Amino acid sequence: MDLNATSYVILGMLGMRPMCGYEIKGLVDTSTRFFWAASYGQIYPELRRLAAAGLIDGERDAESSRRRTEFRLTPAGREQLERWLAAPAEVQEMRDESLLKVFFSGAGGPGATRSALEAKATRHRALGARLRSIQGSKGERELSGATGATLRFGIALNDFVAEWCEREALEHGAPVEAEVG
Amino acid sequence: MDLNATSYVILGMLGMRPMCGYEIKGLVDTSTRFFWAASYGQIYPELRRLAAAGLIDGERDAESSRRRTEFRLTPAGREQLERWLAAPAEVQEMRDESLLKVFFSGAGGPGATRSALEAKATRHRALGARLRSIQGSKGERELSGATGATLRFGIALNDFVAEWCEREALEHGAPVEAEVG
DNA sequence: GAAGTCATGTAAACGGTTACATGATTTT
DNA sequence: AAAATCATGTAACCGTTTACATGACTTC
Repeated sequence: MDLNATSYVILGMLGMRPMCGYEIKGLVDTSTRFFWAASYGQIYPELRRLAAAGLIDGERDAESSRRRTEFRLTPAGREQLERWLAAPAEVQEMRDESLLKVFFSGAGGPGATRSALEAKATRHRALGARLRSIQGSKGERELSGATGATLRFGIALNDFVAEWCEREALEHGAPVEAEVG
Repeated sequence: MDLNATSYVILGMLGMRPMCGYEIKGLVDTSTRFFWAASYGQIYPELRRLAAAGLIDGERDAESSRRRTEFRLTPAGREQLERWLAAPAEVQEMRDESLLKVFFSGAGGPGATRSALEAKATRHRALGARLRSIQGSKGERELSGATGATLRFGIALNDFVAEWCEREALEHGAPVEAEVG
């Protein structure tokens, strides 16, 4: 069975603690989702595949009043996860429409480049704020170690990009009124 | 006809100057490809769609000794491009496997987090070098204006990420020998 | 004349999102 | 009683990549 990076998101989450699919989705949405998203349409089928391959093991949670299947890593699954961690990363992709607009802004009217840079700065300010709010909602334990470092990275990165765009915007003429106000 | 961001990559490139599909691909590969890639499998069919919609106009290049179709923006196409530029960006996605490994590195042995951070730093150093070499290969005209700013942005961003990872790595214990090399 | 580049194109596969469906439980 | 949340799942669709096919022209 061949695993892709999304499979490892699931293995990685289950490496932290046993969880059901719904919990995985929730955790992804407040953590990896900013650099590796995952939808239900991927998670549930993938949980089955991983279970069929013996990398995870799911059982009906008797504790819960709800019908839920809690999955946990098998030793084989943990081994796979560790091997993936040690191997070099392959995928590195971006789809950044706001940067695309900066790139092509020469085709716009005067001030288009500046407007595009300011718009991009605004986006990253907002994303930074969102990450800070996530940071505020997490406990001390979650903010320590590697996962906490990743969150701090996201915040630092968005701050950097916002500042870069703001600085650069200053060197690209006055914005057109309609695009500013 | 509904256009997606990739359609605008093509419109945007043709907004700079008339080109054939092969040239668009070449330009993409040394510019937007780092934040918006495009393959032949998209470009050629999309050129037909855009031509059918009257946004671009292609004609057999008689100048060239080769069989090539040079496309140019129509007034309608330029208008579409300008409207897209003025509208807020929508897509902002990332698939960063190296950061995923940092995030899950707690599941690895001691030093795994540091190794993951160092590996990520190395990647971004390499990417920065590649962008600098692209910068060196471009003419002065291409490096001025918005497209040049985008390239400088890429370089600054990769430098920032590499430095952040290197700094952070120092705070995550000694790396395991086998993982360092 | 071989290798490399220019140039156009397509089919199959893949990864992923969206939207929908269902229903139980919990909170207001 | 209504609304929100928990929980699982699937089918259709979409954008994109990969791999392949073809052939002319150019450079070594």
